[in-house]
Amino acid sequence: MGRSPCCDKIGLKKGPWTPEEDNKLLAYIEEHGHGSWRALPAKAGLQRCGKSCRLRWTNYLRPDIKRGKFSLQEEQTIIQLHALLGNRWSAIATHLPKRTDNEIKNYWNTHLKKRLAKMGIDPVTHKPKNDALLSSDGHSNSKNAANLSHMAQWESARLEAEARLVRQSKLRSCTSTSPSFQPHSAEAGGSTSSLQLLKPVGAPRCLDVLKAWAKTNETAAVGDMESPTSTLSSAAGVAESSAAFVEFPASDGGIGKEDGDEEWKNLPEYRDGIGNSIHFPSGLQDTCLSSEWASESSTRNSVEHVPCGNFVEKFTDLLLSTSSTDRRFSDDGADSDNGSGSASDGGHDCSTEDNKNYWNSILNLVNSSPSDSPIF
DNA sequence: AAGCAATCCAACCGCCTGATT
DNA sequence: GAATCAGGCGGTTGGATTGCT
Repeated sequence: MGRSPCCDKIGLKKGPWTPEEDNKLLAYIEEHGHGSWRALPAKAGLQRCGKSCRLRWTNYLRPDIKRGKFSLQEEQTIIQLHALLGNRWSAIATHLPKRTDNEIKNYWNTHLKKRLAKMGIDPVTHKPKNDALLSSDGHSNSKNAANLSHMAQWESARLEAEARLVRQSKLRSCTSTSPSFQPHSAEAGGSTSSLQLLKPVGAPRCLDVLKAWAKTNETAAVGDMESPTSTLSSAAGVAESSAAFVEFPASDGGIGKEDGDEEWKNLPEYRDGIGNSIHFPSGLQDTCLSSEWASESSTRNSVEHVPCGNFVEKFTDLLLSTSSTDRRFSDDGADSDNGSGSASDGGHDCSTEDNKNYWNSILNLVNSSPSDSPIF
């Protein structure tokens, strides 16, 4: 029955890796490839379990890892993808070249999540915590949560479908690829390898849906869009909901500087329920009043036609604005801006043009990163 | 300078899925 | 079909570091 056991955990070392161990692991993989992780420790002369070796290689020793501070662009990517994917770190890592899922996860938990919390945004739901500040309609926020939940369900289904495609693709491609040393393969997780493996047979399937979103977004009028399935209709709503997104600040070199926290200060200031000041971009303030959501309330019962509101739009808008504006906000918690960034400064309307810009950015992101990444 | 608290992050753990026997 | 393994993923932990009093 099954495979014969090849590894017991008796006497295996745990804890931090020593330079000697690192060297052994590196030398072995460079010469032989990792092959079977379970068999690797014995062959490499390491008193570690294969899992530990794999993690050490994947998260630290791999030569194509970029370490150090996250750039503003990377922060934005994480935030945007987290808004879409949730805690699917490996999927997020797919779109961040040279970053590991573990590093992204840590960075989220130690930096970005706290930053969101300070801003009054629930980092789990990406929902503003203080409803009164952001919406004049108490019902709209529950709608937001429902929409996000629906998005999450949709994305889960999408990822499952992608995984199936990966498996099929693997079966097709394994006959022509060597199973031995592949230093750049699959180290960022299943999704990474999936996208890579899909490349020979065309664009990654998972992106087709995103493209469909964008295409739909380009052609559809603002408002609900009919679609054959609930997921697609939700997806279209996501695209739509991103209308207020601005282009990546770093892309124009203007505010894409490493120390972008400084610009967090240049935001409209609000007070949360306990008196803490919160900065919001004017786009959020002005357009997050959920007129769309409110108008849709009469049709909420239809799962087949979920009118995704503009919450994600506001959220990502907020994050983009804030992440590119002031890192000092997160560093020292200071929010004393003296209103330097008034609500009229840098305000975003909800125009279709912005919508396109945002979604094209997302598409560029997911299209370019995996294929360009040396991880693959 | 010392003690304490907060923060960071490498590594571990448990669980899941697909493959293998 | 059941049992087991291998690999991967996300959550959590604990030691090291940094900051504050």
